[in-house]
Amino acid sequence: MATISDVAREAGVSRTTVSRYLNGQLNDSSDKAQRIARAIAELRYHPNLLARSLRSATTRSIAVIVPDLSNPFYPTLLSAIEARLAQHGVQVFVGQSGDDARREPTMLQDYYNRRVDGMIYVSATSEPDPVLRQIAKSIPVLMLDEQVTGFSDATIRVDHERGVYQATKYLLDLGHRHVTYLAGPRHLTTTQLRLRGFETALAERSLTDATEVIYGSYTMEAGRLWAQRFLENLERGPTAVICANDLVALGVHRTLTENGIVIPNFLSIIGFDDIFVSSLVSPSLTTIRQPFEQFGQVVSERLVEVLHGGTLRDSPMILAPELIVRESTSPPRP
Amino acid sequence: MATISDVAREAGVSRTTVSRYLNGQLNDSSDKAQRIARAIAELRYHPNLLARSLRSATTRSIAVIVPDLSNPFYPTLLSAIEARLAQHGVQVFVGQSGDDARREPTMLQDYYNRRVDGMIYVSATSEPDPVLRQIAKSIPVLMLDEQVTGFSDATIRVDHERGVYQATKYLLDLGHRHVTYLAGPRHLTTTQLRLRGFETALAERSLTDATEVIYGSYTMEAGRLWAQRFLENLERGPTAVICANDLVALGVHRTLTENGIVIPNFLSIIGFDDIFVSSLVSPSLTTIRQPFEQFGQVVSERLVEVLHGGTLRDSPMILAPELIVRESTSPPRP
DNA sequence: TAGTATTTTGGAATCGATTCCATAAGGGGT
DNA sequence: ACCCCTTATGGAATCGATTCCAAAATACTA
Repeated sequence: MATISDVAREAGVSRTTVSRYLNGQLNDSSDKAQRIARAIAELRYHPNLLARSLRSATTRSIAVIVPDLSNPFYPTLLSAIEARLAQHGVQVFVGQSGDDARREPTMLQDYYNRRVDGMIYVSATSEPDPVLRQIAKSIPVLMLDEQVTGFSDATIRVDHERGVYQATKYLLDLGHRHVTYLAGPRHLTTTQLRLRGFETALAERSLTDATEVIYGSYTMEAGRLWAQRFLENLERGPTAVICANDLVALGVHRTLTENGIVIPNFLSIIGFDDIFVSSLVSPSLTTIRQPFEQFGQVVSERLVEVLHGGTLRDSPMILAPELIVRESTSPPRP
Repeated sequence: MATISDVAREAGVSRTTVSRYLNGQLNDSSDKAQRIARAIAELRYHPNLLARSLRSATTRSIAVIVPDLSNPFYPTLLSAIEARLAQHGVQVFVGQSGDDARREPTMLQDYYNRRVDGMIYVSATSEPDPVLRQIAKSIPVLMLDEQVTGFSDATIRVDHERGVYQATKYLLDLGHRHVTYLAGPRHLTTTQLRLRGFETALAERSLTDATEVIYGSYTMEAGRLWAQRFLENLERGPTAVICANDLVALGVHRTLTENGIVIPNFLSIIGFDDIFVSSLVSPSLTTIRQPFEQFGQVVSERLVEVLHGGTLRDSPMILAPELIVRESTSPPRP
């Protein structure tokens, strides 16, 4: 493997000059530049990025930490982020915490030890960890979606509250009076924000009685479980359900369909995220869309900005959700 | 940021000794080990992995290159790979080529310049590139799914031919005689292998007449396009279609459903991959499953084996596909 | 044309670890 | 008590680039 010294020798200049050439600090038309270019081509030289990074203290790499890539929400996000950052020559480590908050500090530390220039972090908890706190002092750590206490400034998220508010209002306008909210894990800020949207919409119409909130997880299984119970006591059940996310909604959707319950006539369902699947099931899912593309774009731009020497603005960024009305919602059964 | 020298000074030993301690070459119960441990904790020392890697010529990182993360097939694969490798302390770069074969050599080179210990590469082409050839000489490059000419030994893939053979046979056994095969891009080996399975099954029954093969891409759009044409001449069309992958099948599925065609009564559909969505659409999709988990496991294990000093065995690995019969297939319309 | 300012250039130091090699210390055997 | 063998330890070299700084070359000004 040719090194910069080999190139320097071959071109009859010093390492320093070659380094300058590589970093565009050398007049390209100069005689030396020509010789260096020829030497590089001849020796098939490619710089060792480890060496470069060690000295220059910048790696042009970042880490993306998500709970679980098998939830389609995250690959969609990851795809948008990777595509954007690649345009800026930034490469991406990806890691899954397995939704286990205890593993996250170790992961953060490991990537930091590789000297990534920044991180994009979807936490499985809202509890801030000392490791995170420490790392965030020296590199930008953007948090997506879930807001970690004390880091709201670095958070980029959708307006969870508004999204659920809109969805709830939409159901109420259709005439629903008995609505269940299938929330995510109780301790997450996403859960709490979304819940607030639900409650606000109900409060506006003084309708807090015939509704209920059930905590669960962001999985299909959670939806299935609830649907099982719903089936046991059909007539007394709600006429609509708003789910923590699309996966939960799909769990409900599938279980009810398997049991011959007609959606939306008997039960209206609304999800959150608008993952790929949601438009494909039948009836297709009414849901609150998270603007993935915009996420990827905003996140990458803010990160690139910082990498180019800018500072992280100290304001949270809150994107607008959009209620996508499809086939899984209708006026309530009589 | 504390360095190894700081630890050495604090513990009153040399850098070398600290390094040995870090690499488990020091008696843990020794007096010095105790002092070093204390110094590390006190200074909150974490090794700079760039420096370590530069010297030791191993990074404990690999790159995964896929065409496109928005095709659910790849995140599923990536998830399995990342999870397994994380257990071995190996971290993962991920990159998308955007299905553009011209970008791949650059990507390969970029990751190589970071001195990844290996790569997992799903090529968008079967044409081998000189860059790939060069890199594969010094680090293991495992190819998944698509087989690059000259690299069959490093390929891990499902038995494409057998999968489609089984699916075709299944349709013929149901009584279908007019079957269309919606193939992927013509130049890919996956396409050709799968096609061979189709043709073998037909040939066995001397049924090559009333069937046809159409080349396209691995996208929903390709399925949609074909379905449009199918709709224009319903009665003359085939009674069953085997699709290049699930996305294509879903494109067909959706378009026909939107137009009131009943699946499977009027047209049977079979996909390939068994992505998450396929079990959720209605009617659910009969498909040829790729064993994702096994992929992740096998790939990671082979890679880890090499990283631990083993050599890449020189035999391709071919996994067994499984025909998952669901609701999108039935005997043909009369 | 001399003198100063600016740009080019390269030698040496540096980033932070591991590895090489020589030396010191400990352990057994006679 | 002596010698040999093994183990423990640290100083110096090394990985391959960038960056610092001083010297050389060039350009500019009066």
